[in-house]
Amino acid sequence: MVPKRRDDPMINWNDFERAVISNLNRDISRQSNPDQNDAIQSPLNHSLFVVAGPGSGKTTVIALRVLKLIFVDDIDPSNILVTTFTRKAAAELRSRILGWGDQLRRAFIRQPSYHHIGNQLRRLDFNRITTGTLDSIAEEILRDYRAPGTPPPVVIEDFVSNALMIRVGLFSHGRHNNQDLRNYIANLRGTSWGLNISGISTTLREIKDRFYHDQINISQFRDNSNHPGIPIACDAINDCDLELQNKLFFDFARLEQEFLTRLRNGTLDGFLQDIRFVLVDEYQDTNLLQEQIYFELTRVALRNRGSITIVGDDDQSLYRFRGATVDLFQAFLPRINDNLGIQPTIVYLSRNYRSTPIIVDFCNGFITLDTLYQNARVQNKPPIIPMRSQPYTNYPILGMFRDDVNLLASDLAQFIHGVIHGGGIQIQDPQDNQYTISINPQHGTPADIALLFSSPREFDTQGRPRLPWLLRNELTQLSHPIQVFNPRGENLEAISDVQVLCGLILECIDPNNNVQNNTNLPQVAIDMFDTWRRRARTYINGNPPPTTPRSLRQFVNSWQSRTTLGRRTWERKIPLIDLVYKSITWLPNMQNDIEGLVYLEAITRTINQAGLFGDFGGQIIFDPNNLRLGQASIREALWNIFVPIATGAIEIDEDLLETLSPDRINIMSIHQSKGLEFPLVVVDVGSDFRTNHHAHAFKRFPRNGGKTCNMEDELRPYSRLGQPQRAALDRAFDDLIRLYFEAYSRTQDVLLLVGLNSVRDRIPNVGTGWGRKGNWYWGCGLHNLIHI
DNA sequence: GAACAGATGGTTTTT
DNA sequence: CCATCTGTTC
Repeated sequence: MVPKRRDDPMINWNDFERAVISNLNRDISRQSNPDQNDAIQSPLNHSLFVVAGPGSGKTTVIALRVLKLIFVDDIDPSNILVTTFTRKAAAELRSRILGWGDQLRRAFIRQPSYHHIGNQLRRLDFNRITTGTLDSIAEEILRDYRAPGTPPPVVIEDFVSNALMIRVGLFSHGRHNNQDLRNYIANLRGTSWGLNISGISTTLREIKDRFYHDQINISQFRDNSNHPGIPIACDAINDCDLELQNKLFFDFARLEQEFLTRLRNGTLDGFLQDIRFVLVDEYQDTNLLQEQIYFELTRVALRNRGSITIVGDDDQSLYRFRGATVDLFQAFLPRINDNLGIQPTIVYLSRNYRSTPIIVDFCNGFITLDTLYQNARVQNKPPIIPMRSQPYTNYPILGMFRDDVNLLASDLAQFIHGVIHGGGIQIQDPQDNQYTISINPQHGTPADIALLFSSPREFDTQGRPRLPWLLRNELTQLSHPIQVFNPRGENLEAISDVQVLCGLILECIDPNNNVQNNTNLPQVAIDMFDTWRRRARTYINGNPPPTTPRSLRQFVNSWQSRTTLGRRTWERKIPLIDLVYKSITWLPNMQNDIEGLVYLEAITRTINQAGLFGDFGGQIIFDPNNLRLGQASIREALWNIFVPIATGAIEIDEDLLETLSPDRINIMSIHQSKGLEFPLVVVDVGSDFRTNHHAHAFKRFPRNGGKTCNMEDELRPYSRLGQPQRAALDRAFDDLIRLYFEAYSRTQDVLLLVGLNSVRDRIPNVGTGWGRKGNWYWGCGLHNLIHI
């Protein structure tokens, strides 16, 4: 056996390429796929700037470049760091790297020419590749590399940081009543309608996040302020931040800031010495803070003789509201050259392996419709080229428009039913070509269908049902019911089991609403509490099993009177979490049903998080000599746990739900569909737009930049980024074009646009081919679609 | 085409 | 609660 020299290839590139083609079924050969081949094969110390259109296989490129570094360049997996934007994409990327890595390893072990490195191959540990979202990686690194004796960082949920802003930033200095602050916040939001304390807090936290994301010079902003509300806003934010610092709490923005600070001050060198390759997916949604983090990581990678690879598509930048600055992607080459003195190679991936030629045409057409959008794009960007290799039918683009949303829901349900169970839907185009749309009889499932909405909420703010709810309703009433999967559509507080459980707990800890009635709670929360309690009392009256050794009624009575059923006296302190776990004895769904467990997890998580910042740590006190103490502990539980649940501030962990529903139709926001693809995609382009009303113009044909752009214009002068190049209104239009482009390009085979007839005939909507100047390229009646 | 009465619908997206 | 849209009337 010949000892291997460092930097010798472990696996020959040609063998690697051949193994990928034959074992992974991905043709990355130079002649059939030159762009991907370039990006994957490029030498290890070459940095890459990959501009990748939809469906061009960017995840494939990242995964295979990582594996090429390991197999061909003999790089240790622990030297590689890969990030993407969403948790879902991160999980997918990781599993693909691990899966493919293992397949390739086995292929090479079988080859006689590599027998001599068999043990080396077997020892490869792909798990040591660092993958995740930037936030999850930051959290992990800050936990693992903290100074001795310091506690790990506590990452708080949204509702906790909101509660802290309200308490520390607003109430404690009476700022919630300050008229200057209110005016300033109302100006930013563009309306003073419905501006309550919680709304002020939400906007303040958005400003706070922007301080971090855009790396704002806060004192300059404060000193130059041209509005008396600005210093007050800055003080509220500062107080809130100090509180977070004192308690070692981190929200996402502070987590990233802390990570950057420590990358720079040398306290993470233990982690950095291993970093040699940085790969970033979805770079178009990066903000300045994240860019600085990536540049710091790259600085180290270059020192370790490695490189950076970034992948993205400016046409798919959707997160301006979260600080994403697409200019950072578009100006990546000059920016990284200024910062680190390197010149990455630019690679365009424009071959689309996902969609039919008609879909690709449609997307190309859509993204080039609006002339004023073209100078917001990466210059000289090639159009997407259809290259789908699996067999397909070239279906026309469909439209379904109806007079009202109820009819739309029922006709859409009929359509879906026909596609799944009814033997297919017949379509005819103007050339009299016949098509049948039907689910793949061998391995098709309802999960092949996705319904994309700007919001998946099932009810509007007035509680009226929206298309997602109406459709769910219609689909489950069919002769052959079809299940939908819409974890973000329904709020936790409205779910039946949650209502009963919360009601039981309220009845136990606070019988006869004693504390509730003597506490100044928001009316919406009180109404919800009363609903829950009613549900719980009905449930108790039903005398659910088990009835031995004690019934639910006996259990609740014992809590209400704070007397034990045995001889012992009532405990002085009982963690609320114990009460929850005892209560679910009578709620079988919360023990066995996976969905029930997900809801239970959301409730216990809320209790745990609330315990972080209250005085009673999530415990209910009973002190016969000091009844006020007990009342205070109940009041705290009402405020910190049940108000957030009742007002919809708690999110369920949908990752947990995902695994259980492979056979349901997906209802999701366009944002959630990022990076995914489906054979049949239904995009809602206007089930909410009956009139040309100003209140929802921002969702279809904006009249001003809106809150996000106001905030950008307000703060960017105090950032190194400077004032945005494009006007606020143009940015709002750009973003809508990107949103619908993203939605349409998820499609593999069939795309159906749905909405109200008003949208087909007159309501301006970027999604239905209106230019920002008011010209309607697609034209009244949307005759570019086949209407069904 | 002005003037008015009555209707309309409320910012969405998430690590 | 109220700015803006829509339809009706002169």
